[in-house]
Amino acid sequence: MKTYGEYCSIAKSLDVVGDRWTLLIVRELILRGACRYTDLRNGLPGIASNLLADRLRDLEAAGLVAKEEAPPPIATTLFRLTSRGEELRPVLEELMRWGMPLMSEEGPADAVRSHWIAGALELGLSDRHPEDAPVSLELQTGHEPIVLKPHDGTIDIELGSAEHPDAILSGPPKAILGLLLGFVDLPEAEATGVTYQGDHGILARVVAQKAPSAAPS
Amino acid sequence: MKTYGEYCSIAKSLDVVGDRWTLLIVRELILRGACRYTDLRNGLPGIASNLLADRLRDLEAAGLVAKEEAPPPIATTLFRLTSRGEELRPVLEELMRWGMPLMSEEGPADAVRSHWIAGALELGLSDRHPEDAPVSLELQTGHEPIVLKPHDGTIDIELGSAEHPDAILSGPPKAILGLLLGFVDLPEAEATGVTYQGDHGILARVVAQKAPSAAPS
DNA sequence: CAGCATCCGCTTTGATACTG
DNA sequence: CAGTATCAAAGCGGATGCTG
Repeated sequence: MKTYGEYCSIAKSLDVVGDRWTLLIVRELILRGACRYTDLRNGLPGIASNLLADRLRDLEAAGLVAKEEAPPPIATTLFRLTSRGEELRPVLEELMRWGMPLMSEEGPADAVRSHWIAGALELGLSDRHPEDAPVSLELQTGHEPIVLKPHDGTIDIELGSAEHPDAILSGPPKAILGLLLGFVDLPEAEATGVTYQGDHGILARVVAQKAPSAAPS
Repeated sequence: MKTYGEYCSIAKSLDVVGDRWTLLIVRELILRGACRYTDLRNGLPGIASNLLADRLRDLEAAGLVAKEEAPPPIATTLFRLTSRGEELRPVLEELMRWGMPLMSEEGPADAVRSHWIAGALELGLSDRHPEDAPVSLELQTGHEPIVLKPHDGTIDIELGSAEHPDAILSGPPKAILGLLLGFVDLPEAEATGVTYQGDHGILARVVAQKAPSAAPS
């Protein structure tokens, strides 16, 4: 990117991360940790291979990403955020918060990845009954399941299947998100394709309070 | 901008504000309030006229900016942020914070505007002697003076000259910022072109404590 | 003068194919 | 797996011209 040539902190930030795709690459590395080239490619549907290579070079030169030759058993190169790269997390969190209302528009051809959904939930959910015993709730949406484990006031969110989930919620991503973020109730969500099996108390434990300006419909 | 086509809050945000210049236009409107086309152009040195018009149209269509026909005495159109646009403030603040360390690199040809400097100071300074009487400190740097008025624990920051400043600090932007943000002391700053007239207590009252990861040199 | 629209050369991006 | 090579299309930067 051509520099803006302004003595302004915001402009200088954008000189580094303002290129198309750049912040999304950082998002992938923040949400998923160290990634292989192929993993990044999969998490950035539509990116041209040469652009990904270019951006990774730029990010490395700027000191936000480091290449790492993985040890013998794996034998592949990993891309990992440096601490300077990690410091972009608050920026991405605010962008994510700002964009929440836009999640009510699921473009018909939008790609879906479960770790994006998990990231949104991490920002919006908390364990509303800290004193209850830990349970696990499996979400079946996106390209792989997500497990929510509310305990002691926080919710651990992991990708993958739970072995014995206490409840299962499945359906299209937009409906799931609308339900969990508290903008539609269960009957409404069921009308848009959601099914729920399990104790209703578990669902009530994780569903967010209706908050201002974060409204998937 | 072509949409990323991802069902992700960050990607959807960038679909709206990820274009070149877009966030800098929002920055201008946040730092300066409602602006005329010409004011924006002046605050965005280097932008092509057609691009500014394009971006303003896009921002209006996205509901972040509203055009407003100013009343009779002025007779010009003003561009103003909507509330949805204002909500980008936290995003810009985090970007600004992240970019602070980059302010130590003042490119030789970087454009300077005093309201950018003022924005950075607003994020980094506080009144360290709340019980002292209000005073005013004039900064002579950038394209117009800035007045700092510490009082009751906060610092009001305004553009323009003070009528009777209690102290005057002048010099190149980078040196001024380095001094005020606490990364060099007065003797060092003086070696890089800063001059200070006034009670040293006034300066000590506003200078920030050395903080991690925000270091103009 | 304020607020654009048009034109043109250049750079960046996107899509696909190919390679160590 | 981790890229490079190629090329068409889109976007950008700069200059200029138009309209109230």
